[in-house]
Amino acid sequence: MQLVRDPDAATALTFLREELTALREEKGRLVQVVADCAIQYQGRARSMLHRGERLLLLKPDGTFLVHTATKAKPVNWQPPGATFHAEVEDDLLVLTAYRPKPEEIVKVTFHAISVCIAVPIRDAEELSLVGSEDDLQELLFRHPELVEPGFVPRRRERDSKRGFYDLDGDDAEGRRLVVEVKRGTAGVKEAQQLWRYVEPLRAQNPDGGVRGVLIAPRVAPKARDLLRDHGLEWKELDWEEVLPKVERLRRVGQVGLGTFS
Amino acid sequence: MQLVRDPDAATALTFLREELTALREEKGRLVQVVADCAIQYQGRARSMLHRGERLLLLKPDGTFLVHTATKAKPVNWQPPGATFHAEVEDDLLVLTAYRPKPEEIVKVTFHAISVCIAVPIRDAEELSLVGSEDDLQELLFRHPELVEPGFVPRRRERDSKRGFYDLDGDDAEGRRLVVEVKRGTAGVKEAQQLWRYVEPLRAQNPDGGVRGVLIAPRVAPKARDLLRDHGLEWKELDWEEVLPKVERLRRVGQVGLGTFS
DNA sequence: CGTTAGATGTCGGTT
DNA sequence: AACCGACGTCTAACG
Repeated sequence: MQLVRDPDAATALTFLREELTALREEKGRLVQVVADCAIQYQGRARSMLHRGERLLLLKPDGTFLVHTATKAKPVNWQPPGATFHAEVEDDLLVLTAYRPKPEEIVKVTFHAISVCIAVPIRDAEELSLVGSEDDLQELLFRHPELVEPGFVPRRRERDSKRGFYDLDGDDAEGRRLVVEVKRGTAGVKEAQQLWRYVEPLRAQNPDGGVRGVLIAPRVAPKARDLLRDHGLEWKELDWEEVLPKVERLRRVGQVGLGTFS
Repeated sequence: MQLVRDPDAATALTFLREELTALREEKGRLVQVVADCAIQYQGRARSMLHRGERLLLLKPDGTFLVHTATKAKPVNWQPPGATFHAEVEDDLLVLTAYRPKPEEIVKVTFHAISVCIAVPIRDAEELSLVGSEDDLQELLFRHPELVEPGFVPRRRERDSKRGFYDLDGDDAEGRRLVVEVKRGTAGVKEAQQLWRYVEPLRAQNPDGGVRGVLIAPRVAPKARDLLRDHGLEWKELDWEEVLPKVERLRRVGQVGLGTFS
């Protein structure tokens, strides 16, 4: 672990140059800088942040993050793929993170640096997550009675002219039934999404009585209005109740995820 | 600045307890922990992350972030509003970040801690950004000829039955014209959004010939199909060319944002 | 507080 | 590379 406290511009430059080289060579490594700095961004938009103290994170994959004392999202950033460059301009240390496509640049001008830290962080593990929409889709595919009795699913995630729909099959009376699944509250947007899939099917097959069902733990009032207007249906389903079934389907890294204290 | 290297569980517990108290009292403060740890999450979904080294960030507003050596997004997190709690369980230090609504918990079990750091970061500045959709909307409101010659905008961001639309006015021939503005490529979703606004207006006013135009730097092929099908229009507009005008409208913190090296 | 829509969204999958 | 949709999205604005 490398650590420098209150370095001047020259010292910090040396530190950064060394660590940036190390970053490029070693994957599991992380550079943290706490500093009083000003930040400019130019790319898809443009921004300016006047002097203040922030935490900067530089990752070996070219990720750059600037965090303040509040909020979950960084105030400035660069996604993976950026290249870092450090130099001294007018006695001030300047760090740039450049991303070629789309062409974007974040430029940090340092006024005072509290601390620079570089640490190796080795991590071979991948996050395993249960409860995504894909899990719910699979659950409904395997337990179609949760959609409605007699539902026979045919396909999952098929490309249609206007996008993808989650589930596609036939109801008890042989009518085509398109299902849109949402893990959270479904709003107008989601209702519209279902309509987008059903509309062309009905146009194609005017006598077929194509049905569309939106399944979510909650469907917002305006979404219901839209569904009604277009002859679509919805069903509220509490995933909490069905999640245990999902977990039985796909064990999370062989480790149960029961309630923990 | 507080710093502890390679603390044992008891030392780290003391450090964390002290710093968590300080966090609650002092707004501009940040705690960083680099550690080998396992992480469980339970809430809207559930996740499990096996032992590995990560960087943890604890912010005074109750934000919690867990970063690995790659990616811009934290592998686990808690948005502002969480409360932290540290204790020792079975000789292992455990940190929890609890969020009441929705009820979610992130639980970190430490196996080895490389370093704990707590720093004050004072930052009174706010980010000023140019190039948001709102900026573009304002630009078109003030320069309606960019939409089309003869366009007279009436309102911005009005609530309609089915949501908000960006601009609303009359074209050269007195027909109602609804404009949807996008800062990036417009896809099917955005085309559908425009249709959502125009559809009820046309139903309300069948003879009015209500027009809808989607304005974006680029409109995807499928989006064009949908627009054509519904008698809607689009116009591709390069914001790069018009951004200078936006900046003239709203100076970014009184500081020009010209191209910088 | 719920609802809505934007975001420099980021990210992963598929054509 | 472009396109598309999910995300534990987060976040601000508004009723």
